[in-house]
Amino acid sequence: MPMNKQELSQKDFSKVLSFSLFEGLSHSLIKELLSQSRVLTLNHREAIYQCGDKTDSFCLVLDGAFKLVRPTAKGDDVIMYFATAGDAIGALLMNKPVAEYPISAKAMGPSSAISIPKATYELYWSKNAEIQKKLNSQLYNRMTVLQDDKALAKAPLNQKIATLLLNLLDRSPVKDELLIYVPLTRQEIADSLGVTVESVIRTMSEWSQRGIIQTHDKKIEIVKFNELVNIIKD
Amino acid sequence: MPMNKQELSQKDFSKVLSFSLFEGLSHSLIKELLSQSRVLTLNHREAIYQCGDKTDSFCLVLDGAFKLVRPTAKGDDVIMYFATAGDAIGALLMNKPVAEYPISAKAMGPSSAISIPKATYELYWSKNAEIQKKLNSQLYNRMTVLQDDKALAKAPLNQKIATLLLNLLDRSPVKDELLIYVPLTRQEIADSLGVTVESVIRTMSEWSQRGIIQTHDKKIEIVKFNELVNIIKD
DNA sequence: CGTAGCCTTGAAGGTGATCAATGTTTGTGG
DNA sequence: CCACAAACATTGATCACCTTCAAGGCTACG
Repeated sequence: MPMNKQELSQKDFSKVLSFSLFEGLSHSLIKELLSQSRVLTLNHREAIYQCGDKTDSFCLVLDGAFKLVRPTAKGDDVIMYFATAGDAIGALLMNKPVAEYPISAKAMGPSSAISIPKATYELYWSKNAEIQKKLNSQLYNRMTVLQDDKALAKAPLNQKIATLLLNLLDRSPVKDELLIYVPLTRQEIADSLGVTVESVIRTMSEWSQRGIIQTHDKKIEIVKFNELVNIIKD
Repeated sequence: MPMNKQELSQKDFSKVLSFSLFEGLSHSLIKELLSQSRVLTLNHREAIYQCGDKTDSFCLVLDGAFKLVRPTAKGDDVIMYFATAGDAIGALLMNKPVAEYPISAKAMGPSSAISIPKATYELYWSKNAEIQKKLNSQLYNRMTVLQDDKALAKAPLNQKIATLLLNLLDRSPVKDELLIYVPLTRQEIADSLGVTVESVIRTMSEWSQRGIIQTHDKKIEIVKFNELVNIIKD
């Protein structure tokens, strides 16, 4: 695993300050929460955690994106969540005395994350109600995503895809562009929705032809926002 | 809404002590956490919370079961979770300054729950890292259920149903019987899996004929446990 | 230049949805 | 206690949507 480990730079730290996870917390507390942590830099498709890894650390996404993936019995992958800047990966597992990662976390394009040892969690995160509450909120949001997903179970494929794209667009850091900044393959969209690549391609090809979306270098641009909204509304 | 409100009895309190949410906490702390709370007794199909209700309280399930339901645009319901004894309902919403319930919680058979005012949450739950961690664990478990669900997206219907039944069986308080103690209609199974009633019935009727399951008074008994396991394994 | 990863297209087939009708059980009020 | 309604279960026929399988093309990169 050729990922690069670095101390936390000043620049990294100022980025961290903007995370909603640390909103309203004092700088000194944040420094404690990040003690002994390291910045990991990963290339496309490299994994921070593999399914089955011991949970002796957790991560905060600093830059780029990671897909949280669970392999199924049949060999195909299911993507549980796209983690982007500010998202915690595996933080909840720290409460368990000993455990293994139930998912793999793989970089989508060049990405970086802060790795925080379990010892730091036990020392500073575990005892602090404020940060536990923040973790709660983040978890709640992620749960909402899963629930929204479930609510779409009976919806036709085009509605599922449209919803996914608009949700990801919503989480983009750049608000004035209709560009999904996470590099997404059709396969990943399929794995996230629990459908086949071919079906995704058939739907999205049609959208491309109708000028609703455009793909450049794995980044999807929503050209006709309203068309997608209409598809969702049915 | 004819639900009955009562003070917390001694018997209720001792039941609460067995909840994993309060495991290892002192009696005095638990009393604080439950201050100003009331026991609600509900009949079949009565709701503790309706979608859109103000979040000025949350609940702990004391007895029976509740389905957490979200209505979809098309009019059909989606069941997000079956909450049983010890499960918190809406606890995470207490962190938000002001919000509305995104789901309805409806009793499945005669059930009871402890209603805890938001003020109590803010006074005793919010500041306490220990109970926040417990909430985290519970939330993590519920998230795991949703993820397991998602992993089954591509599985055939019979595997989905079998998995649901075995999961519910697993949560039964009585361990030596193969009886699902939550009264379940076929419609509810369908709503939980995001499929149609007819499909559920066709599958389960076949199982009944083959003697794999039996239904008495809305309670499902797993007669041939191994058969269901085989179906899941495919 | 060859491989790896991703995208595309077509044809065939199956699973579960839809629609419609009917039976069964439970509960309620006169 | 009966009549009626409401909730739940069942069955059949038809059909759409998505999967599956198979083949081939494109682009990046060592």
